[in-house]
Amino acid sequence: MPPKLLLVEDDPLLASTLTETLSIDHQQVDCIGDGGAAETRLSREHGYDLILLDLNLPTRSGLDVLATLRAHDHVTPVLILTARAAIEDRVKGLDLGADDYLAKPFALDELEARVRALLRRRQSSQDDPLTLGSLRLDRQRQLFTLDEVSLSLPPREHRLLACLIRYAGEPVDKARLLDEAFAGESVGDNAIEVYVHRLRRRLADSDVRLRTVRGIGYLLESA
Amino acid sequence: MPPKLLLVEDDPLLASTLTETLSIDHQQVDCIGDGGAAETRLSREHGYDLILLDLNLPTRSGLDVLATLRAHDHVTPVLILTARAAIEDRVKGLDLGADDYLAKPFALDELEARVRALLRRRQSSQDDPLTLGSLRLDRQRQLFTLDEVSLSLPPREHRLLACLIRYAGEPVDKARLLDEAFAGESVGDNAIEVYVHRLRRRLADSDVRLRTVRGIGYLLESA
DNA sequence: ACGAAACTGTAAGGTTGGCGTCAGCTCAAG
DNA sequence: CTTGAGCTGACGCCAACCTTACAGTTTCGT
Repeated sequence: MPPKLLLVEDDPLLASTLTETLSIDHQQVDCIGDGGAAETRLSREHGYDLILLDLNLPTRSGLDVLATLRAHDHVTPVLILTARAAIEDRVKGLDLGADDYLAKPFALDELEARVRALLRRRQSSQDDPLTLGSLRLDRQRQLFTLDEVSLSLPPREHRLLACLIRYAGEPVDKARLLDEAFAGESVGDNAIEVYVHRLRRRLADSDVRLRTVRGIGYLLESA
Repeated sequence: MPPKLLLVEDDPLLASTLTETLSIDHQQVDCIGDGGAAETRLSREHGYDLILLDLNLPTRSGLDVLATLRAHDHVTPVLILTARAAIEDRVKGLDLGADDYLAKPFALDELEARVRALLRRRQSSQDDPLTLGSLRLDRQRQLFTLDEVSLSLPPREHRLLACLIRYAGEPVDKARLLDEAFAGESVGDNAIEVYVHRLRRRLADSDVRLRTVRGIGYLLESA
């Protein structure tokens, strides 16, 4: 499971440079150039492992975004990027719950180092199993258990379910599933429906439901 | 009580890097660069929760240190660090009672992950014989017993089963088996399947099953 | 030293199960 | 009612796995 980053940066040139650089180490980097849009995205999408946040943004400042994020109990690590050398911004940022701070201009090497450092912390939280109702994923062993009994799945179904439980409770659209669970592998659109069908049968008499959200995708929830 | 680590490593640069890295997560890291000194320290000081052991050391090799340790009934988990070339040393190390190994050069992230994993098992009994159902491995004597009667196995089958019972209940992938049980020795992919087959016959009417996890490997479980 | 027995690994053919497409169906939205 | 998205059972392909046979090698007793 590759780490997923969200880059919030309005300068297109810098954004593309960073995206390119970070993509070398990390599978997926989404980019948004607008504070309001970032808030919207983050309210719907809880799967990011790290947020790179510019402070000087259109519509909503980075500090606003961060404040909203923490107010909603998001714990995703945040690395602040800003041109303002102003020291009070840094203090404000850290007070608001940012995890690190980098002043522009910065060396790409240093950014990478800090990103790695923040992502490394992710692993400790990754030691804990993910659970939803009586379904449970031990991420070390890559092993599902349902009602305390081990549930062995074929590789594809396993990946799909792992992806769904990661975003437990929120809808995940098909394109994203294709992207994250089966990156690159030629998986037809219909194939996912078949996996879902097979998974539903396995989860039939448990307290976990795999609901379909028409026009969007699927969502895993507990009864 | 914070975990306490002993690092036995003679390269000063690597030693300081590791000490620094590990100190972030763990309160105390002691470091010793000499095999004989490490033995002395360990004979007096039984409080370590984990030992990181380089194999290539002055005065006494890491394997000697480990052997002495186990001969004195020390049960402290040991993580071996060794150059990738010395493959047969890893097997020796694991046979002598090491708990994991890591080949140099390694990523710091990976080291941290393994250290965490080993510390997590801290309380679970490490010295007692490993048992699963009516199958039991006496690690001192390297002897299996099944339903109280001793089960003598050919060397290869023994190593395979030992590796499987060590990860009892979780799937172990073929690559890992090849690596840990038969490191280096030219063992074709199909050979494992043959061993498994032979082991299954021996375990046929017991409460231990050797299940295959398609696309992954094998898993030992009790009925 | 010699032969027998046990161990080891490869080859070959049979079996299984995951995978993905299809065709026909259901069902919700407009 | 129409339409298109999603559901579902069936089918064939293929890779992974099982099983047996056999030949080369080591171990061990005599």
